[in-house]
Amino acid sequence: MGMFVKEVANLVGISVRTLHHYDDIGLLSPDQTSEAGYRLYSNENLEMLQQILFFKELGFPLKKIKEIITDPTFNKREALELHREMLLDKRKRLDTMIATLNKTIKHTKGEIFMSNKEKFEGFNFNSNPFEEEARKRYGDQAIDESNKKIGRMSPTEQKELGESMNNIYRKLANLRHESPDTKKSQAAIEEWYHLLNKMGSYSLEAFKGLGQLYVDDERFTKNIDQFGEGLSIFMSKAMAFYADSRMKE
Amino acid sequence: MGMFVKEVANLVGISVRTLHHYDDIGLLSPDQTSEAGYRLYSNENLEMLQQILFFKELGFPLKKIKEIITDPTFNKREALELHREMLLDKRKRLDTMIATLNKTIKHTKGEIFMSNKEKFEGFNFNSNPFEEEARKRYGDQAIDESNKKIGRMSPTEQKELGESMNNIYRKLANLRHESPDTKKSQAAIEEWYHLLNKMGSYSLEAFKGLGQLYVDDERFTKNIDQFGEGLSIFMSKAMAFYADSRMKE
DNA sequence: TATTGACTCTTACGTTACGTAAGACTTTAA
DNA sequence: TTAAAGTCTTACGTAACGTAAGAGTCAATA
Repeated sequence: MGMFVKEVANLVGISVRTLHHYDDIGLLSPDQTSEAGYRLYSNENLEMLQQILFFKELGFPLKKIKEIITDPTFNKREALELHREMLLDKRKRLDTMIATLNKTIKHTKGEIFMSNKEKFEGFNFNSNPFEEEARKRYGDQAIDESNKKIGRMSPTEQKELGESMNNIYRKLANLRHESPDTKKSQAAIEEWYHLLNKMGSYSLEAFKGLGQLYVDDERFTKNIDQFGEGLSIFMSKAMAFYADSRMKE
Repeated sequence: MGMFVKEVANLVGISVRTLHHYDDIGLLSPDQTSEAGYRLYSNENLEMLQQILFFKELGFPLKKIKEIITDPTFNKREALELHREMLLDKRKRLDTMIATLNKTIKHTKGEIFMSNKEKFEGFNFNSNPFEEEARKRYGDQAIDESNKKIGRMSPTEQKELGESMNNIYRKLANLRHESPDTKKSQAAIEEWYHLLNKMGSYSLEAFKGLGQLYVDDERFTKNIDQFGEGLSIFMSKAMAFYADSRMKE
């Protein structure tokens, strides 16, 4: 009982060397070995391998995978549910890419116009595929995620949008002594949300995290409070309220 | 006019280093450089970059990408069409993986049984993602594709199916003096087709290619003709007829 | 029973596609 | 004019294997 390396390799479509490698780094070592020292993979080994391959498909580095699956709190079922979410996300990105491709084909035919930004929709998934969803459950906090997004805006984009941003900042500054959950405040913060989504895609969660950053990270605090003292705190609250109320829908 | 490295990097979601690298290996060198030697990317450069990223998404190594796009016969539009096909294929695989995942979740709950083979459906895309579709247009012929599939059957699988295979071989050997397109012959060859699809997925095209191999490659010819002289030729014809008639449907 | 062919093992260097860091120059905003 | 941010080249580091060599195992065959 137990399968030899090549059988496993054939079954799952990977190389023998890969299995050796996984053994070498302690990611997946077979339960048993034969008399002659041949690796014998059990059914449990195979199921673990399946999990590993799911993680890999989603872009996790092997080191991280090892950390995750050897963590005593690792829950197999939970991981599978996460895999599903992430795979669905990946499919969305793929669909976006296909849409981009179709547009591009039309574009080469001269039928439509395409902005440079549009040409790369679907690729531009926020940096690492895994870093995105993974933080939610494994490691770190989701906060510096939004931090990064800000850092990735290009100078030209920043210029293009700088004006609009200033306008909204001023509008919010004028409201900052009201409560953050009035209709006016929420309408203004919604503008802010839409503006941000023009340059990167912000989930409501990320939006809320960003708001948190406004009070946690003084680089933001300083910047924002130039438009009026206490604006950062006000925005942070308004953003949280906006995100929470919309997430209930 | 022209974008700096970081602008491009931000736009498409890759690193500056990556762009440097592509320049180093001659995959994508900017049209212009500034006085100070800064790289300046034109719109055409961006479009080429888009193509490169499509190829990359599909698993092509950079070296191969370079070959392809510097080939004088390279046709941009044709490439885009190919990209679309391949992306659709990729989505299919992803869907298969998601289905596998759903099954696995049920399996962990004990609701259903799952064979080892089922556990890896979607991963087991036939070896290289790119080698598959790519051969159709770029390089080589599709023939040795089926060759590989045969080579990848594991010993145990071969044993399991060896008996059934022999039965079909014998059945076909008895028919080999009839015409390959009679109902009997076609029914037998259909059994053969279904049997093969138990162990790997054969498109009708690949099936036909395999049949061709039976007469082209003497390793096959010898083996098959053990069951009766001329069987390989007979099977080859029958397989071609079967594939052609079913492809018209 | 000897041999052959297909697997297996370990060891180890090679490769791809960048990451990361260092040191120096440029450009822009303050 | 000085700081901050961006850019350059050079170069070593890294992840995830690929590939090759030399040697032992195992089953089937001559």
